[in-house]
Amino acid sequence: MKKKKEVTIYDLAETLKYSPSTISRALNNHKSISQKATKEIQATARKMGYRPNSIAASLRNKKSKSIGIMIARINRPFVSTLISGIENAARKAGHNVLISQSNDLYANEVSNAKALYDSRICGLIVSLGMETKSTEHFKPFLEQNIPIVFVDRVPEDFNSYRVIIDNYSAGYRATKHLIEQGCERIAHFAGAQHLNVYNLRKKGYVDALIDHGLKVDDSLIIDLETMGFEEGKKSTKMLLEMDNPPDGLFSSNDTAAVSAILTAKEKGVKVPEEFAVIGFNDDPIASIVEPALSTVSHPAMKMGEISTQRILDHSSRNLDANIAEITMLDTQIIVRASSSKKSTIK
Amino acid sequence: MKKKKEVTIYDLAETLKYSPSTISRALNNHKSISQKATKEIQATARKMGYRPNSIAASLRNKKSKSIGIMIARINRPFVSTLISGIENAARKAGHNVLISQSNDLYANEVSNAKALYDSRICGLIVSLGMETKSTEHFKPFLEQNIPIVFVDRVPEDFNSYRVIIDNYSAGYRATKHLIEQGCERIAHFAGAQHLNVYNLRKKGYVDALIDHGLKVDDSLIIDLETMGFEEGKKSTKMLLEMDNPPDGLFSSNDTAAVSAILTAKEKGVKVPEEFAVIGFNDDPIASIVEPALSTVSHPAMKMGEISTQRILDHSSRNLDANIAEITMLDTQIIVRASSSKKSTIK
DNA sequence: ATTGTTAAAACAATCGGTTGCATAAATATA
DNA sequence: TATATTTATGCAACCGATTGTTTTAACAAT
Repeated sequence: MKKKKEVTIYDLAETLKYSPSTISRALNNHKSISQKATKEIQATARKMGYRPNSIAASLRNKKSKSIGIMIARINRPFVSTLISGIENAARKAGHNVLISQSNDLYANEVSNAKALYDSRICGLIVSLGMETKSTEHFKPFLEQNIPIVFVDRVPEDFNSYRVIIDNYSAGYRATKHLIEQGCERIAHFAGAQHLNVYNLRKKGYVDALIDHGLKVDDSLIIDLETMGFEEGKKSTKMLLEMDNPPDGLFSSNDTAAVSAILTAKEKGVKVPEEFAVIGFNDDPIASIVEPALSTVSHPAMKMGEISTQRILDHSSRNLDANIAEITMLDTQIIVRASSSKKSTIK
Repeated sequence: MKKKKEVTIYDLAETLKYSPSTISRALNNHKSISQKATKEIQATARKMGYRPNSIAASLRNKKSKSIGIMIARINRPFVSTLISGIENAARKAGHNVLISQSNDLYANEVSNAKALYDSRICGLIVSLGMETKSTEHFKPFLEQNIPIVFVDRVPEDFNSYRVIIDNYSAGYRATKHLIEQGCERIAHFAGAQHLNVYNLRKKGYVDALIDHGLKVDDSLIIDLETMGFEEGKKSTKMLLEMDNPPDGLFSSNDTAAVSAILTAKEKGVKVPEEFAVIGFNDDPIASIVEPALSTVSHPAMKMGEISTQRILDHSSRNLDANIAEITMLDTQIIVRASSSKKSTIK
């Protein structure tokens, strides 16, 4: 239980007969300290096992080198890859990453925001939860000029960095792809419509239908609450049991799309011949299901890296957190068997 | 760019004509402060938008309320679920979670350990990377009595908390299951053998064979480096092209197991009739592949929660970090179609 | 009125770095 | 030699909370 005494710059100062300020500067390679002293001090620091106390530095600097993350759930392929990208970029720049998940509960999002604020993070990366409609809890960050980067699920009305994909275009292209494969009655699994990602995908879907002379049938558009497996299954059954069932489906995520494929197969409906499916996200399950799921791929890792970069740039260039800067990244339609009615790809 | 002035306990002290110490104690509900003062101070703190600076508190207390995580890669189903469990438990206890990933590089693991140490985390949760053979870099934590919890991939020779599953038993039971299904020549995809998880699973596999009177054939045991998809594919081809091919496979992870199923099907080998497969982890792909993959499930979320609990208990009960305490959790054999030669489950 | 007891609040040191300014020493310039 | 300039280092305040040790005030007991 007895701890080894930690070595501080004061210990180094005493040992080396320098003042603490000189020690501090030498350790930070400050130019006003002589080569000789710097070398000597750093060598002794290493020898004595000195380790900087970044808490002390943070207090003095009124800013930590920690980037906060707020997401709904960590264990989702997209999210964990996003975090991975953030972590890689942050670590490379000598920053730490603090994570928090809301489990899709608004109350948690609010309290997590407070906890991260109290930790005096130097920047915040957020992907909104299902329940979030207000953004009040993010204001305190801006008041301290702490940059916020919204990723993927971003709010409509909040002036800050955004790193997103073009959901409208992706929805449009995914739907167009089905049309090009010969689908004429395309259903859509839409997510919660107050979330812009789902909202825009649906818009893209609708416009693609219209542009190609297809009718928009509201009974084919289903706003799934959670976009989960069971929900997808139930809705697929419902769709396929219609008098005039759809011959295609654009699902706003892969989980529901996969459940649709499996459900269709169970019911003896041929995918893609009778029911072509395209999903969204390119989760690992997409390439495993049979027929393999066509989908829209997100550059998740890159989105994480860019988000981190925004925060680092913000700090180093001393920018104003109230200025929005939007980065929109490309998505890719990945064509696999589940939608390939014409060509026999894969 | 101008920031709003932050409210500190000194501001509260001045406003309310109390000393900073009284403010501090009142905010922490210290009993030696009168009800009246406590109520008044807390109300004013709220009104003035006071937010505690946990960095300052950490400095003074010589300990932060942050739990550090070191893992190889975040975006793996098991790992992200583990982290999710850690985060939930930590947050509930008012702690933050700092993550770091090594990307399976030893050098990163070492530097991440330093970064977390410098952040004066109050505890560390580690799952070792592929390359890690030395544990020198963890010593500084113990010297400061900072508890380390090794999870899943644990070192052999390090005296600290461990939260693990019984890999030997799991390997044994998985293999036994295949034997009970009628397999007589069972192959094994083993991972890097210096990692105890893979090592023990293999031992369980070998012992199950022996106990059931089956021959252990070294040519059927393949130590895959990364346990990845391509690697699994290649090895499966090799196995199935043998003169005397195996009729079963126990893979130490699901990725390789799924690749084996797909490869077998490609080659026209019937799963499970001619080639029964069981994996490990119960990743989402396991239930999607066809036939669905039998596997061994890990209580990942729970492992995260327990690991966190160890750290919290350690701090609150002021224990000695040098004393090992092992928690071994149950695994479950999940029987699905890929191994069901006899019964027709699912 | 004196002393003892308790409750409530203040004092002041502390945690470990950082940094503007002052100072000292060394070198250059007149 | 005196003064200006440059280089290197030290001084001391500061960041914002926490806490052991007084101090003060209020009340009770003698």
